[in-house]
Amino acid sequence: MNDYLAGLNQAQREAVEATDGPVLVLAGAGTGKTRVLTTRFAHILLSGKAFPNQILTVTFTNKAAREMRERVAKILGQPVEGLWLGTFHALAARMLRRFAERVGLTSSFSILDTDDQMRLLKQVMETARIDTKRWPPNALMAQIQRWKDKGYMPGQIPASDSRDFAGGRAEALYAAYQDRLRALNAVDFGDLLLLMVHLLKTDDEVLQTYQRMFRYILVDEYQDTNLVQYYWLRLLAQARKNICCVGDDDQSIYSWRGAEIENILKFERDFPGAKIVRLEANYRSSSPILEAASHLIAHNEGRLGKTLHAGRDNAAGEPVEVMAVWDSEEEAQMVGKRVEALWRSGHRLSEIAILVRAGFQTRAFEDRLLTLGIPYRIIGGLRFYERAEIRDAIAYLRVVAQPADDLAFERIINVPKRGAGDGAMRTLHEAARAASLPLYATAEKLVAEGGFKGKLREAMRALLEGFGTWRQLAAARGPVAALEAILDESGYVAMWKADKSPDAPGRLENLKELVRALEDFETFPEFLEHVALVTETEEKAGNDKLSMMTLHGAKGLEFDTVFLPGWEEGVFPNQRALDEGGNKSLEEERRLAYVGITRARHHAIISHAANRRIYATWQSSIPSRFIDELPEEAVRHSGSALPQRPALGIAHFPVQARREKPAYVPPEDQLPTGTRVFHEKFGYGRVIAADGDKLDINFEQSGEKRVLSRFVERHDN
DNA sequence: TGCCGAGCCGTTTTT
DNA sequence: CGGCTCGGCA
Repeated sequence: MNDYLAGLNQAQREAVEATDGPVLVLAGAGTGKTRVLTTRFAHILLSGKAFPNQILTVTFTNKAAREMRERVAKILGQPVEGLWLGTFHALAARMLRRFAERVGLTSSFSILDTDDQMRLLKQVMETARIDTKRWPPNALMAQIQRWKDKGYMPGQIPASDSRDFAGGRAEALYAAYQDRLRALNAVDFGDLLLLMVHLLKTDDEVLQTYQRMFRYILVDEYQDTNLVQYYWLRLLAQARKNICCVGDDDQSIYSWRGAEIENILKFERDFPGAKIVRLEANYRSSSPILEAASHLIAHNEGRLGKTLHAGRDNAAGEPVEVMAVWDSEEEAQMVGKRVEALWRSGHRLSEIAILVRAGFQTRAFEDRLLTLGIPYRIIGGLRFYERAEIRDAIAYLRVVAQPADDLAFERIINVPKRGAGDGAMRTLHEAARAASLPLYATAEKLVAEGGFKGKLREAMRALLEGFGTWRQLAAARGPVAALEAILDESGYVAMWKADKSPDAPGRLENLKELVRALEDFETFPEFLEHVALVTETEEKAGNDKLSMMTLHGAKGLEFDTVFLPGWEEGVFPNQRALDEGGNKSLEEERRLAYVGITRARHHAIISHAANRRIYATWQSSIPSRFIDELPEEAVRHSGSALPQRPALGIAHFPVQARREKPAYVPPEDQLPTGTRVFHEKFGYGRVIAADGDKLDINFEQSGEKRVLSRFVERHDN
């Protein structure tokens, strides 16, 4: 009757229609998880069980939230207003703003970024006279975050929890850090959930408000929830128990940042009578890929157990390829070659991905793709709002919006250089403490009273005057005009214009982009909330590029062809994971391998090198144990470093396996001008002139170079 | 104060 | 190898 239910399979339909009571949907990779979630949302609305604002829908990333919003709108045929659909953090922030006074904040509290958090903690430690050489602040930060992930406020840390940091002072430092946050009317990411859980637990009115409001709760990626998120959900769901969590224990890869795979494993115990629905029909990948992934993941012990099978009719396909190469250089060459061949045969680059275990692995591929002239994009790395120039500009805005924002003021007081170094900052801090004033007000006072000398005083006077003007401008002509004036009059843009480093133009470009981004917002607070909670910017779609990213970054994505390089012991599974976390970590690495393979629709090409350069040194390596865990019948072996005789009983090819140099073709006596050639290092180019065995070549990627003719291959096409 | 060079260290990352 | 921090020096 309702066509939105039409295309669902039996299990999906079950998951959608079981609206009441607790439901756990175990959704294997590519089994239509998002579809179930969005259809379920629509189903609850269309069957009249709740209004849009009575459904709480939680995701981990803004991207997932955006996608769900769009898909729900599509099913309903119109966008819906007033949804409680967003990330854990965005939703918790929204709740916390409403009840902020009850935890000693005002509703306009700011959300600190990681930079600010670190600086604040460092200050706290310095005040407590902790030797920050011996006790690194980032270690304490990590500890505090772990505590927050578990829902511990200062004073609630169980004795069993390690706290030998700084001679047992970790908890006291945590408390001091929280005090500083409160004094600044600020929270960090962890607080959004921690404080909300605290409120829900201790304030019955708050609890009642939200329990009454949310008739239905939907949770995405449940295997990634940490304890505090779990408490938050449980408190909200307690009254009605209409909670539906969707997740895949086999794709739990974030334990190192607090995710508790236990949450999904014990769902039935937490919510007695829970209905469990397994989605096992995979609509993404070919059978060999599914077989390989299933066989691999079956080596894990702690799992609920599901078996993927092909849901498509035409799921036959190529076996998963395992390519053995001599070294990491050859690996990059081979992958480059394969990509090039695919590209030439009409395969879109945006349907190809190279997925690595760790960031450093991308470099070799980048070099190679650059040489070959293959466009690529690296996903991950610094996001827009994390770039220094963007943070600086935003810090100016924060000071405009809230002069008492010490962290923001401190960030930009000497950017561009105004002569405020360590000495001046110490003076400022001391004066601020003595007068119990924010830094900004203290600076005003010092300027007026002659506390700053000479050039510094002049610069400070100009800066503070500037802020006065910008504040008026913001009120009169809006944030965009204010930002433009700030960037210009503060000397910030001039600073980058004077900078002759190669990335300066890009930074100026980013600043322009920031002005454009600001245009979408009507008020400063709105924009600052966006900046704090949405760290990505909308991807400019369009050009056809290959994607390179870490396996973690690839979760939730899919491609026709996926390259999985570096499957060697020590790299993948990662040595540190092995050393530190034992079998638990090994299983998580295996899940990561599972995630990697299941990204591929048609082709998965795993590779491993016998020798790898890690930083400065060459190391010989053996193939990853995960390769042995693939089912032979779904795999095809290839590569230059294949074992000479697989039947010798040696599990892995010997390290001495020789690299077959690509057949050396002596060039014709003389290459005519205009001949297209290929050079290992410089890529493609055309001969401009020849002089004996020396050729002048105009390379497509690296410009004109003189090279020896024996290093180029003729490449007519 | 601010620049430069020596030395160190080196998973995975969202909000 | 390369990016970042810290300490010494101008």
